[in-house]
Amino acid sequence: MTRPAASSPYATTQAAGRAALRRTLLDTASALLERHGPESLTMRRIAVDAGCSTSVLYTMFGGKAGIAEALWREGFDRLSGALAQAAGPDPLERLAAMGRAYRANALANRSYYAVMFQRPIPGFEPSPEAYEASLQPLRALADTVAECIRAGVFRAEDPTHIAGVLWAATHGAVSLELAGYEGAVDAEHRFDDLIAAAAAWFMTPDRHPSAP
Amino acid sequence: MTRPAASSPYATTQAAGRAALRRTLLDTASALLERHGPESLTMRRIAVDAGCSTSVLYTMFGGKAGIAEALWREGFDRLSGALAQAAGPDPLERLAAMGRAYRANALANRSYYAVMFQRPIPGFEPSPEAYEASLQPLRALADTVAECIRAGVFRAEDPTHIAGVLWAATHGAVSLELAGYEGAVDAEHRFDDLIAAAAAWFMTPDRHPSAP
DNA sequence: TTAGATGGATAACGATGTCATAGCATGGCT
DNA sequence: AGCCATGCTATGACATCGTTATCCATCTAA
Repeated sequence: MTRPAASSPYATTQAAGRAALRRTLLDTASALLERHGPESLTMRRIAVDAGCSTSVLYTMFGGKAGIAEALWREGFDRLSGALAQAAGPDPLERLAAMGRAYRANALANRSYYAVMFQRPIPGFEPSPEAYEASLQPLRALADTVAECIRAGVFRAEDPTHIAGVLWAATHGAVSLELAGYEGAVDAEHRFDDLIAAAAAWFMTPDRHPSAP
Repeated sequence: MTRPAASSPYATTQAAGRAALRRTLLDTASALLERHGPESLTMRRIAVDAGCSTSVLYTMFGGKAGIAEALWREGFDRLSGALAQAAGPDPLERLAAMGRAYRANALANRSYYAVMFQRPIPGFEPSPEAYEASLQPLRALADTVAECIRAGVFRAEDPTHIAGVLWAATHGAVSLELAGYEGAVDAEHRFDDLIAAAAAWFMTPDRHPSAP
């Protein structure tokens, strides 16, 4: 194999071209996913919309599972970005903003949320690396939790554990809301209550809010 | 149409036979679902395993979505049954037992849980009646919550709302556990903590547990 | 006993994921 | 300059899926 040095200008532009192609294909797949739902995410349809043949999809992504994984990562990237933009004057406010950002992101990217937490694409199981990358939002949450502990708002427990509980609360409320299992309750009210409950559970006694 | 009176012995036995057939087909579909996952739930495969043709499945269930809906209802029936068996000396203990039963049922029926809350079967959307039936577990939860309110353990809020929050908490923790988003946390610990947090949130001040 | 109907088996149709083959361009060598 | 090797892509085929049209057996009703 006469392969040039990895950092040669030639290899660089070639890699850039491939990355651009990949980006374009993912964009059309993403548009398909968001506009017509996971059902319409078909190899042939992606190829037609992108203006190429299905072979390209297989050489670039290895198959439909590869595309699903790429979209999966993109969904978690969007989630991480949404969480990173959450701001507030103190750690607890920031944590609350992250919760609201989680819900807003899920509602604004329903199809992505489905790819991430439901499994609408048959035969797709995230790879270990993708799974590892998906824990980034949890780490962001844990960092803010740690700040809350340092600020004396939360008890000194394992921040990752607390973040996991908060994530489970957020995810549960959002998941039920997206699935439509409303019962008679207001989804937003349920969300706010559950998040407040989970946060209050870890607060130090003097910070603990009195029940409304 | 020469259809006999609805209550004739002929019609009765015929209906019984049809019900038995339907039960058998659902059992094979259920076995397939639990043993080989939702991917293997194929019209042809069900027909082969049951020893019949695919036509029967279409005349009896109308299509794959019909089978999915039947399994969906069965999943919620199992959940309702598990919740109904939860017992305890007082309402709060009963509520805690229901939470544990929910998790145990989900872990013991992962494939059913997937059918209920993920959407692994393309083109299946629960009908309004099936959706209505799926709210039974929520009602059972709300009943026990109402008992807790009467017992003075919970504040006097809308029992359905409280039940919804508890359900979201339970579902969130179980959902993350089944999806494998563990991070570094122990799933059972996370579950217990979140349920305790959600329950404590609604307790009257004098019943409120001090943080451990 | 026979006409009619009911329901299940067979096979076909369109669509899907996947892959083998072949065409084609590009780049390097003589 | 001409020719070959190499990698990429388009085409078409294959297996499988959900679904349905057609045909045939069986069974009831007269």
